[in-house]
Amino acid sequence: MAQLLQPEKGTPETGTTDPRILRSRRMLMDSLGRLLKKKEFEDISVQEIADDATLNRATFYLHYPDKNALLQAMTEARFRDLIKRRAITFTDCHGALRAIALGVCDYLAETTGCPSQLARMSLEGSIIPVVEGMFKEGLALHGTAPRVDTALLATTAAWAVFGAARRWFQTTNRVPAEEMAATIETVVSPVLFGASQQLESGNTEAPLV
Amino acid sequence: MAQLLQPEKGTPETGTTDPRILRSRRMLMDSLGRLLKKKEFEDISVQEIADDATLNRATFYLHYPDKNALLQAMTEARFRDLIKRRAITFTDCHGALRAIALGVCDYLAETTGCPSQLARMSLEGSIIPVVEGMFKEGLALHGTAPRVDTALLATTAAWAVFGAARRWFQTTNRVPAEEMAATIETVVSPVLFGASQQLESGNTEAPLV
DNA sequence: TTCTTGAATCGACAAATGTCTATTACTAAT
DNA sequence: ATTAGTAATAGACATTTGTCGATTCAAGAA
Repeated sequence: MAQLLQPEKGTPETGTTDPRILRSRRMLMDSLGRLLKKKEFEDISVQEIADDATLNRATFYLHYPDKNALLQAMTEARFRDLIKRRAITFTDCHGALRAIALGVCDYLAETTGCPSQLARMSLEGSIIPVVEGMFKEGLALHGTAPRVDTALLATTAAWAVFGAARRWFQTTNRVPAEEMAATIETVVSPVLFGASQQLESGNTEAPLV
Repeated sequence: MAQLLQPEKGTPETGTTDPRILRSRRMLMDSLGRLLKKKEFEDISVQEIADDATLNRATFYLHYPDKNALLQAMTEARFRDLIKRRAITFTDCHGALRAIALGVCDYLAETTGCPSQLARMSLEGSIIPVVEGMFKEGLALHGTAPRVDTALLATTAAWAVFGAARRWFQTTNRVPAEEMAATIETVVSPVLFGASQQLESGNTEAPLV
């Protein structure tokens, strides 16, 4: 048992094997998810979360520095799970970009739609890094001599995709997520794949959001 | 005196004329700015801010729902001020994009460099909308038939620019801001101006970050 | 000037936060 | 089975938070 409980303050280590730690964190995330269906995030206290999780309040602080860190962790875990379920292949880069965009749209629509809060959250901090990592992976496989630093492209594209998806989500009378994903692809793809070949995968109709 | 004090909860109305309100808000922002040079944001209490501003703590809550809202407001005000000082002309669109990118880089470097905090903040929520508004203005002047919704392009580009600038700022051994701004321009410009004419303004050397 | 409106102050309050120090319970290895 | 290490619990603590009602003060209009 040589586990540091909080190796990086505020960013709980996921590489733990101790079942007690996994269990506590899972229960805390689940409880927050449950409570978010009933109340606004701001109206939920750490005590409530701990109670719902049948854990002591001090245990909460053993894992997360505050409420926001838990929300962050929960969001990241859920998003990771969603994109893992739909295994995204990088055989077709444009298709991968569209699939990722769709994933972000779907995630926003499905999880933050509960009572309609957490739109103003620092979701940015949890789902953007995941998207960024996927782009980085994709660009590495692509293996073309990059115009600029690959990591910068990945970051930029990730923020662009998230910003666009977020805007779509906050819109009333949303267009279908698939359509939005296609639009995002056409707008963002030149960032990732130079400004050379776009419109290769058959979406020639002008996408108007 | 018919001023609603908080027309939108959490987003203090800027259209007030009452000198008392302006004065209080200015003093609170100034105090937060001062305190941020000494301590981390998390370690500053509302009481401290109010004391420094020689205002009652209750007065604080009359204007902002919490600390974060004040930080948000302060950030937005400062960034607005910075980009107003360097009047950005939209005669040359690519130049404008580069100038905006430079503005974001400079802002991050100059204001969040104090003791090095507020990097993890929801700055996103205050400076991205400003950038977005500038892009929207520029695209309106440009007046070309857009491939997609102009507002979406503005949002996407704003997030892309901010994300890239933020990454640059968090990097150790930063390249000069001007160089970064040029890189951001080449990466983001196809988002705004279709993927047709880039490299028109003489930056033909390959920018490597 | 006088009067009205509402911003700012003051004191007080319950609730929540974040941090301790034991103490207990359970995991993993010997 | 015993043991060492650490997660979880329990209770307590000083602070901070957000809100309230009552009061004072000042800006703008008559």
